[in-house]
Amino acid sequence: MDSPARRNETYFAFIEAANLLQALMEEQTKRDGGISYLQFVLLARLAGAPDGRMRMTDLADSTVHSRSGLSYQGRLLEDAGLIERVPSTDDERSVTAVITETGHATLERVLPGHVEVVEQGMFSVLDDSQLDALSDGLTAVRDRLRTLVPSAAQRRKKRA
Amino acid sequence: MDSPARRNETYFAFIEAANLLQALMEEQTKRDGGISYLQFVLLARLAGAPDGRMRMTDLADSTVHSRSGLSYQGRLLEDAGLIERVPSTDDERSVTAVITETGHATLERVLPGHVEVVEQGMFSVLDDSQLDALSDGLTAVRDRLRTLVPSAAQRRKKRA
DNA sequence: TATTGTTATACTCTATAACTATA
DNA sequence: TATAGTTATAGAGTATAACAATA
Repeated sequence: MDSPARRNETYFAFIEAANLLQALMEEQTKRDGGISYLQFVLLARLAGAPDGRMRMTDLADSTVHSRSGLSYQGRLLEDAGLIERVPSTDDERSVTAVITETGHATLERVLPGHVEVVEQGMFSVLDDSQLDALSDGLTAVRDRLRTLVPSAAQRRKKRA
Repeated sequence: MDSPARRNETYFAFIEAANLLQALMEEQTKRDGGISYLQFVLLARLAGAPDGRMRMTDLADSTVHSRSGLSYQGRLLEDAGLIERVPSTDDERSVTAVITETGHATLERVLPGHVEVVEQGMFSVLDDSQLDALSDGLTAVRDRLRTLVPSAAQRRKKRA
């Protein structure tokens, strides 16, 4: 196959695979934990941070969200008892999000099924060399895209 | 790197790359044509179909949407003059969407920049062998995911 | 009876701007 | 002055169910 057609096909496969995976994830996190995929990601990030806590802004920058969008999600997660928002000790302007016991429990209820979906949906059809190749390619593309899309923090700066 | 860590890294790279690419696409289609990425995809599908026409249901099934969601998008596109919706001749229950001259013009205004974004964001960092490997891997994953996610038509059947 | 499509409705999510408070 | 966060508000998108019309 010549290169332009190959690129076109690869692009479409990428977009469709991403949409399908997203749909699977939404279904799974909703079913196993009653939370959206985004909320699962936020919980997972908090759980992975030291002491299960992170500043709201850092949490926003690590996803693609505006701060108002994160405030909204933060309120939902807090109302559900999955996180708490407490004033930061070092900078009183800041709010620190902390994952609760309930949050940990929910995460642990969702995680096994999540791993299973990724395994079944992505990796079960790839052998080791394909996995390596896919990993290399996706990492290179992601790094490139990072240089093209400003982070939430950069977007704020730019507007100011 | 051992395999579980490799998989985890690959999964995250995939999700992040997809999110970043989506953000770039939304920005580009909005800027060049005043339409959302989904609307661009719908227009492109219509333009690629024989006579630039397709049944609403088939259009819905080729994306991930419910029919009500497509009705909504169809109305937006029709209000913008980019498509027309006409009764189907062979089956009077059906509605056929047809891309208009304005729709073609909009598509042609968006397409070059779109190709450019894909080229710059994805392919400029891959050599030929990486492209082949990425294509193979993504195609395999997409095909696998297709078997796991029911189409819009299947979802309708299941509920009935 | 089943299928196609639309619409009413309600819900989720997002972004902008205005605001408060602290650095 | 700049930064952190919230909130009001408005807009875009989605899904379900009820509906009308045709197969």
